[in-house]
Amino acid sequence: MFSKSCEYAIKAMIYVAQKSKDEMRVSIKDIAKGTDSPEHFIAKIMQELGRKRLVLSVKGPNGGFYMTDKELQTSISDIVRALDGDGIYVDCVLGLKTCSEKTPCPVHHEYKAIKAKLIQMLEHNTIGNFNEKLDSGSFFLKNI
Amino acid sequence: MFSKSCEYAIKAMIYVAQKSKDEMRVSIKDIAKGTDSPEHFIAKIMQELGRKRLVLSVKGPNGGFYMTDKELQTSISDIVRALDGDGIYVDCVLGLKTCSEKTPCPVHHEYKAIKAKLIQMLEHNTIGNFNEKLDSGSFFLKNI
DNA sequence: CGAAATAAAGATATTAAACTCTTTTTATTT
DNA sequence: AAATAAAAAGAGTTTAATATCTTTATTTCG
Repeated sequence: MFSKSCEYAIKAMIYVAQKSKDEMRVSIKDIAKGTDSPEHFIAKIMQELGRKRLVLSVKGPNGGFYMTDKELQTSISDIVRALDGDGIYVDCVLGLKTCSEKTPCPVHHEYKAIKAKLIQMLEHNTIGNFNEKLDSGSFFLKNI
Repeated sequence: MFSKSCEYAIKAMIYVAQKSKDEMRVSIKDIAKGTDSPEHFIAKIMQELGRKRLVLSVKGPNGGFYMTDKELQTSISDIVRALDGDGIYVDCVLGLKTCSEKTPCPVHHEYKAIKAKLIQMLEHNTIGNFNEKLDSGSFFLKNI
């Protein structure tokens, strides 16, 4: 469904949200270990997320990545769009270039309903929500 | 969602179904042109579909690919499994290795319902159905 | 200010997917 | 039987995604 970069990004965003409470910052090394991602690769991804303001960062000693309430409102959908573009939002599920409402592919209408639910899910689940869910203990990210 | 190979395969299967009526066979060249796919690449894919008996073929002059009623019952799901494996059926949508019913990721339960509908869609849509739908004129594959 | 810690940026390497080319096998037709 | 048409098989190339390495810029702290 999503690219590896995007999956890493989602995990990293959740991780930073969990760890950056109380103004703490999280280093690349920490993120890489905590999410079991390749360090230099996740560094690139965090850079991109930073550029797009989905996460904040400061350089230098005691620096790292962190979030404020604003960044905690980032949805999974925002992360997906930032890393993978809007393919899953606009492309035909069978890959037909000409598929549209007017010239639908054979599964267009049926998939439309499913896609709508998928998008809804990606949009209303925010990093902040996850924080709460994870704190409650009914959801897990262990050995991410 | 699906690999390029898989998308080509779905298109090709639909194309063969449409063209192989009345015991006619369809050549690789014909499939490639008809589905706007790279000829040598689709050849490989058809080979694989043939090996897995999702389509039939005969070599030699006047040979090509074709389907009987049995192959027309192939579902999109069958094609996806044949080409892309069962990733979309079993993998966590966020890519978490440890996500399961007992240790769900934060969107596990929510995605479960969506995934079920997706799988249902892929399973009940068969190549044969498409044939009928396309004949009826309410669905399209033009400029595939 | 100088040293150290950290992210940012840039460049390179590896791998897997996508795609192409060549040869072989099989069947058909004449 | 020979010629031909087609798929099957094998080998190779290209491209994009993934991953790593190196250098630079920024910030903090002694």
